[in-house]
Amino acid sequence: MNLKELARKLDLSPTTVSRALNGYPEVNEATRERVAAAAKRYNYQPNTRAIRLATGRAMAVGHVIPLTTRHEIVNPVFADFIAGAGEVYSRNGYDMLLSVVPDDNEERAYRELKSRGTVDGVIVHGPRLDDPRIALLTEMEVPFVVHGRATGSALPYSWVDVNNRRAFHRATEFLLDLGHRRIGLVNGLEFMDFAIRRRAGYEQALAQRGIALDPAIMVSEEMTETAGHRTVAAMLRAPNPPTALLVSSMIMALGARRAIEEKGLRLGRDVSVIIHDDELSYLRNGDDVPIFTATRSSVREAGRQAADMLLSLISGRETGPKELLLEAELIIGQSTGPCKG
Amino acid sequence: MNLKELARKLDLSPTTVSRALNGYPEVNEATRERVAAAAKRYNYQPNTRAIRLATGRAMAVGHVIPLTTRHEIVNPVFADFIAGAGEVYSRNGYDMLLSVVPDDNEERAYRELKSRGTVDGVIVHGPRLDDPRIALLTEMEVPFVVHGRATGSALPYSWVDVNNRRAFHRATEFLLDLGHRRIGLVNGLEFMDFAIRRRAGYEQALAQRGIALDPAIMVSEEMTETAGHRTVAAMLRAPNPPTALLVSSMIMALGARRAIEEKGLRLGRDVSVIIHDDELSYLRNGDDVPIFTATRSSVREAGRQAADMLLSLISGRETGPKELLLEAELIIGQSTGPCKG
DNA sequence: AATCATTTTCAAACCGCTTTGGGTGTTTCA
DNA sequence: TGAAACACCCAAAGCGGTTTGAAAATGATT
Repeated sequence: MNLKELARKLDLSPTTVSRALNGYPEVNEATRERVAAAAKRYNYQPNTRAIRLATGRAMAVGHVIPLTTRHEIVNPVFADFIAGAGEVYSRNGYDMLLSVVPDDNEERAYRELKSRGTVDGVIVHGPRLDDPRIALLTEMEVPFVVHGRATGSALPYSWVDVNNRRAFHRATEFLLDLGHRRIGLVNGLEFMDFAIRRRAGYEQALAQRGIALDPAIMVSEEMTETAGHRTVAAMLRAPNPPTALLVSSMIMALGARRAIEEKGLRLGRDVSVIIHDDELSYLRNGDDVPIFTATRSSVREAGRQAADMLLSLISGRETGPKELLLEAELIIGQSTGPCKG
Repeated sequence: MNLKELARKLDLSPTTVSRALNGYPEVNEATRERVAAAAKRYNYQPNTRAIRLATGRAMAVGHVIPLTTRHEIVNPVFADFIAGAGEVYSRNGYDMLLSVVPDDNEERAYRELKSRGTVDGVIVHGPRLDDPRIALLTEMEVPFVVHGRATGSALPYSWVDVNNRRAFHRATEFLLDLGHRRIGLVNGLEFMDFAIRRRAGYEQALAQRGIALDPAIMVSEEMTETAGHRTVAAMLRAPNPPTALLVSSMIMALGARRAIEEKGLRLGRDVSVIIHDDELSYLRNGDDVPIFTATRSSVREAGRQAADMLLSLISGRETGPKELLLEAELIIGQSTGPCKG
């Protein structure tokens, strides 16, 4: 059933039917209802392809997933972010388009998205230090929202991010208040923006209490279980091991915990650990009581917010770069305790 | 730059230009080259929206991600599958459309996809026992490929799956050959098809050696770290604990390992563990040497294969239901050893 | 009742491509 | 040499909607 057929059945012109369904004012309320009823009865669904061509809007937003060619890693956070964003899109009649693109090829991917008109806007994932995509998209005049921020970018742009600096600042203070003085940092690779900010928060908190940094207990690694295990095991083996750790992700923390327990130490008693918890659906921090003390911030919620922001940018209702800084909660779990000694 | 403009520049009709670019025979080779050159020079990109309307093809495939309303879990395997499928799509000029849909609402989502013509085909994720989506899509005449299989479905359909039964059969035999007689199964929830098959393989292998099943060491749970830990801890606490375990996922296995080590036992010596390894990019089974002995099968590769299959179904080149059963490798790691005792 | 404003509806153009059904100039062949 | 076959190209009609500009119907005003 298409518009013309529906119009014929109603003895109306396609024009009127179209207007009736799209809520234009210049149509009699009575006929509007008649049209709506018929549309429902015949289960009329307007053809998206035609709408797109006619209106020039794509009614779709793109997510370009960078595939780091070096590591071939898909960010584990990604699936949940998408789930959040997807809710918003489908509520607003938008489609979500995914392109998985090797990161040596991103510019072309973005340009094509624009010039073929497949999307109205883009979400930028995994911003890196001084990310070139921001300049690119700005120049192309594609509405976009960054999930995270890109330290060092000169241009203004829209973003949704967790306050990583403050989260780790607070977490560090929490450990300091428990009496810990030797606090290790197990961070992600620092070409990722969030890792830089987390370190900044950590360093600032230590500095404020006059504690010197010790590179021996600060690592920056891929965020895998093995890396977490390896680095923490090394720290614990070394002289003057940390009594507490800040760990950048749940997965790394599983490795960290393993290293701790292997050493015959007990989590929360001998070594305190605070993690950052993105609330990934398949990696919950405990079923009801949190296991790890954590700075918690739902990445799914971030997805929702970013999608919302992008849609409002696309609609033109709101203009100019918008920014949203989500605060992480500090959740007290069983992995932290006072420093003994 | 659109087709008409390009045609004008070349002093040709849009017809000829279109044909030249799309490789139709009725155009002089010389002019074809002239057109190609001009297209490149002016960076002409045909408008996707127009192509879609004109051809009636969507040049897009849909992935409907079920969001289990009960658990709100996004399958962790999903991101890597998408990465694999995405490669194939972009190589073939197809877009990948994602809709995240609460699983109480799936039918409507599929119907809309069809009637609005946004996609040419669909990949079905997370098939369940006797999954109703298979009948639905067959009836709607939408080309589709299932990732996995749906035990109990009467209709024929196309699928790509790992030979879960054989993988677990072989893994069980491997443990039996090492002398283990008390082998536990830590499985996913059995509304998921793969869990059913894995159990079947396990049971068959035991039966062939005349070993009776013991429900006390067979669990079926959500595939989380905590569940892995909880269930294995319980097994080890109970009288007559298993000397070996089959664990359905890497994440569960991390929990299982924790339970083992907590108990003061050593992985691979006191308790042998074989896992199923989907080769998730962010959860590698060891960096170079595998940590766990595993039945390994790349879910990213499955994504590539499923996408390939779907595209060939869509093109009509091949017809009828196609099936692809991928065999899992048995990778020997450090988590298995002979049964002592 | 005639005029004007307002509401309601419609025909036709348009979005940018593909595709059908010719046309024109060249070859081929009887 | 004329007819048939072929190679190459084009005008125009879709695809299924939206949107513009104008007409028809209705209502208000004088």
